[in-house]
Amino acid sequence: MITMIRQKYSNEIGSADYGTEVTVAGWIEDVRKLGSVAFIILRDRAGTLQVTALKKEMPIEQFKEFTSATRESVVSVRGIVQQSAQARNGYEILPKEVKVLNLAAAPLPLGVVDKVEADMDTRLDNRFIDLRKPNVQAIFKIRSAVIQAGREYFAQNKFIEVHTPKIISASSEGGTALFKVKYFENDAYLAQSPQLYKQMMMATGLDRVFEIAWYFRAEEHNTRRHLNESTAFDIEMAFINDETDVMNTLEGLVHYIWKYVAENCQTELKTLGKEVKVPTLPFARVSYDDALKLLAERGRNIEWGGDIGTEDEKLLGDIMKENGQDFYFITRYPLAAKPFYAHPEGDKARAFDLEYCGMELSSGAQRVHDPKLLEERIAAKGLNPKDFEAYLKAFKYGMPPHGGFGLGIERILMEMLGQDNIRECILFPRDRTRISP
RNA sequence: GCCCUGGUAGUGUAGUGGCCUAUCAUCCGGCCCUGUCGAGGCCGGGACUCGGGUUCAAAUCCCGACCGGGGCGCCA
Repeated sequence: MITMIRQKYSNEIGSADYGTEVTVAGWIEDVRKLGSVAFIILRDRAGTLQVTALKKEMPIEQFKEFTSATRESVVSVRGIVQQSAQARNGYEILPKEVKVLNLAAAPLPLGVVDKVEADMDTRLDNRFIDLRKPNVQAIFKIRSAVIQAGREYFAQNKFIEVHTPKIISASSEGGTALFKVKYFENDAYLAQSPQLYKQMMMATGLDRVFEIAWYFRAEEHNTRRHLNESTAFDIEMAFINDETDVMNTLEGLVHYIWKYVAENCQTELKTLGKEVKVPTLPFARVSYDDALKLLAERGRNIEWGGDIGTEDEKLLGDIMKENGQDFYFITRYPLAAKPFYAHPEGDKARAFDLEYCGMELSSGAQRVHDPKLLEERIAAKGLNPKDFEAYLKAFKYGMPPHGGFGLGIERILMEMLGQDNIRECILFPRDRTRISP
């Protein structure tokens, strides 16, 4: 029985295979017919290869079926690998048997190798075809590597991977708008973050946890850097002195990820035409107060306590870049600007954001671990401590000092790979108007 | 939530009152071709988002709907 299942990807065939028989499979990217010879470009996830079909060397019916198959049809080819100076890979396949496994309809709603660009909307409507493009695939191969790197880093640093509920009962932390869902006879919400749960984990003795978390946020933003469904490395760690322990963990993670991608994703980076510069540690630390001073020097005066808006955030990014700092922390924000769980330090919070060239990648803090203070902070934010009973309970029977952060995965990819739209970095983006596919 | 902006073949575009029987490319179909690789040659195909209105005349101007793109706020 001769297999028609792929034995090798296009990049796994080399000089050792010359003269031998191999079965390859994939999508027909292009057919170049020259009468009694035809060159079929077959694409698999590793790249492309050329099948050279000679009319006189094949049953005529098979030759016809093969060379008239529509672009993007799925075929498998059993044939002899032959060295060829003319073929791009240095070899070509001379088919002995060809199976058209699935004929693609024509015309395609989106060309894979067409010489015209397609709008993002068209691409997303046909994402499964869009993802056949090597440069689009490269982003998701790198995404996989980023997550792999994160898991390795967390394992090395004694973090335990957890999964917290995504259906929650009530407004968790305030701030962002939540998606409401029906939960039998009650209303429930999709979690905006694992915040309260990962903190509760600190009372379990598991000490250090991380989650590859989903964030669901019902904000009606319409920008190139926001999604209504996004992912993040979300961590919490106990027995810390203050937020600098968390920052050290975060910059270590970022460094590890950048290094991992630089070392393991050369092929994909080349496909994208991008280079990843591994940052040096430690990252710069700029206090909120100093950030305001830096901005004031450039004529941007922000009242103390005020937000650093998008424009100013970018300007600060430029200033830091001039000093050779792509990555930097903004630390010690005004307390009022941070959520109730951020640990106070006078009128400031032991909280930080990690920025990359003016784009927020992460925010974190030391958390309040004293139940009395926590109740005060909840009340001070205009929230009702009664709504947080299950959460507060976890603080009353032995809660160590702790802190953590959330680091957006799409934001990482967007910045690392210089993508101008965050939708490039998630398979099926959810935004203000898109919920399908 | 506020603001700006767009909708022309499968895809991407040109066209901003009459010269539009709508441009170009790509794409699709047919035929020719034994070394293509942005293949080439010949022939053919396909579109003005929808509904009102203004006008002698609307792809073009106005109103509405629907569907997009983006900025701000907020954040990851």
